[in-house]
Amino acid sequence: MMDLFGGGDMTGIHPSASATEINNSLNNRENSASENLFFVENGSETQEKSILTSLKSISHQYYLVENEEEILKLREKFLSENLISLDTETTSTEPMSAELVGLSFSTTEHEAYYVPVPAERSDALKILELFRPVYENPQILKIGQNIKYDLTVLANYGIELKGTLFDTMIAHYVLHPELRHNMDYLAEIYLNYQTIHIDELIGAKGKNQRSMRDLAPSEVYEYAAEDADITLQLYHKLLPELEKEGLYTLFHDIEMPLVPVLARMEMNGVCLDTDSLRQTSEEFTQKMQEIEQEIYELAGEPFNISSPKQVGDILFGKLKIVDKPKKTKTGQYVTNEEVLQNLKGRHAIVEKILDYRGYKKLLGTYVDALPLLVNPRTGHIHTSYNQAVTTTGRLSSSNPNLQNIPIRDENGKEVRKAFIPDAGCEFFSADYSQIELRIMAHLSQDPNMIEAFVEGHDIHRATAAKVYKIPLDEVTSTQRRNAKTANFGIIYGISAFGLAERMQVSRTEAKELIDEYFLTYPHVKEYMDRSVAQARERGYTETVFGRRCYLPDINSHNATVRGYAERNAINAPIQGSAADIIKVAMIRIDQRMRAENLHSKMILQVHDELNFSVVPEEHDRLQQLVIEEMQAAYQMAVPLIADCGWGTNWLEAH
DNA sequence: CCCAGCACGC
DNA sequence: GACGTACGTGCTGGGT
Repeated sequence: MMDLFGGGDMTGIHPSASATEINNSLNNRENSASENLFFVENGSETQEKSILTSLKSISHQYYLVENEEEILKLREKFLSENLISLDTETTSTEPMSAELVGLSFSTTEHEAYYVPVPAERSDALKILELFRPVYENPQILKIGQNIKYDLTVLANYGIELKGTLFDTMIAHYVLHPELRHNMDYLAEIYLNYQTIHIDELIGAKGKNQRSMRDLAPSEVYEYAAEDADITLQLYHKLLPELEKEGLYTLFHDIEMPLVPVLARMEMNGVCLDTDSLRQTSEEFTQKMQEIEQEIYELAGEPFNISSPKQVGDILFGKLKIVDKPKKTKTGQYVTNEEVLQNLKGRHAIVEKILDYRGYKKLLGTYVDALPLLVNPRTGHIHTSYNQAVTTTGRLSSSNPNLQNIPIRDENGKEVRKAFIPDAGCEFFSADYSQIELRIMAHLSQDPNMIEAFVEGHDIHRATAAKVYKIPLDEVTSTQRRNAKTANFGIIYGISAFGLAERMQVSRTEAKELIDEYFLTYPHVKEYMDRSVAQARERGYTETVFGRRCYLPDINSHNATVRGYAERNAINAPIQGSAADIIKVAMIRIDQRMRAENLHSKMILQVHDELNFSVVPEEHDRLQQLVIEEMQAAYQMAVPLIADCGWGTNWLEAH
């Protein structure tokens, strides 16, 4: 039909890549096969499957669409469809600083369109305005590969992507969380197709890599159109597979609705008190330099304290502060926190090295690094939440990682203090209380563990009372600490040795405690055995919402490898169910905040915790809403409790 | 450019 | 005798 578009086609131009796709490979485990052949596991053997097809060998109609008349015709065509695959070409892998270079679309397999977007923003907005009816039509299903990226870029041009979303990256993640999910890989395994590689267009990553903007549309359109086409083709493969595997509900009801929620959190970002961090930086740098000199003095020579190898050589080679130093598998001395803590009394240098490392870590990872990441346009820090990385269903956060901001260490608290609400707002933090143990109680249906939660007892104290057979109010702090360690160990599938190590008690004592633990919570033991047995039969575990975690090593003949898989079989359903539950809560909180027209913002998720920048007038309503939705997200045999706090910064509120 | 060692969070 | 509690991200050094 679309001959009038100039049949822009097969000029043998070399391909390019989209920022979206770079983003995907960053977000996922590293990249695969660019060979001509690929291999599939078949039992223990690998065998050749086939030669990959590519753009050159497959018939296709890809169009470069540049004038308004053609765009309007294209728009009418799209508006008559009930689904569309879309992609954006941009100048950056960071959606919050990316500028649009082009838009691609596909509604029919092997047919796709690329529309260049001018560099001048006002001109770009005119092009986008033409497509607004398509993007914002809620009746048209929007298909994309890592669609949160496109959603965010478009939002920064005033376009709201509406309608049901289908993200092929996340679809594959739900099907096979343990595999990679970048488009090149998916094209190979599902379509037997070799996509155009980005390096062929903009060059290998490094100093001379070009921007998508540096290329003429005629050089870009085939690459860009192919992305939209392949994404559409993947949709047609992945949708039936989700249905067949019984994973469509998890995908459709949880993962897809979460996408725009995460996008909004990322776009709002978090405000950072850079002035206080500048001060902290000066203090810490000063202290670190003093310690550095003292270390050289004690060592009798200068060396690089940031090098574990050199630290080991000084401590164990030169100063010989211990007889038989532990070594790593590479033959280097172990100098980690645990080892050094136990050697504190041997030599004054040890504590100083620990202090030096503390300052160095804080400065390098947080105090000096975070201010550089404040977006000059928004004045906020914008993390990326990754929805297709972990094997359990948790989110991860990167660029920067805001899920590992210090909280315990006294100096580290200065970093957390620097996370502040938006101007005029308050910081609100709500977190699930013992969600993983509650899930353990629910999944195991252990009457004693359920009782402890139903009665509202401190679970570690209650565990200690039962294990040590004493009244609740006679539990000592050591007993409670041991019970806490045991509770944690149970979730992770710990061994007697591991537990002994953690609690600093003999192996026999640890064994006794574990035995007593399982007598206290008999169903917990049964549940753990059942989890492992089920993983062995089916090859995977399941969360409360049916999320799978495949454990092929569960039948390994290697005891170590098998043990690892067995611990995973115990942990994955628990950690994964907690991840499912907070996702549900986030979706409902976001939905209600919008429905009730609140202006506060959800800004951070840290696995069992949600943080908000709250306008003062909404203080009470927001707290009520958040706690209510968190606690109601999933009904269990025990109450689901969320605690919360307020403050002028993250540290205070938590 | 990649890996090892280390350290921060839950 | 080795192994030794889950899941992540990021920094630095040191070898290639």
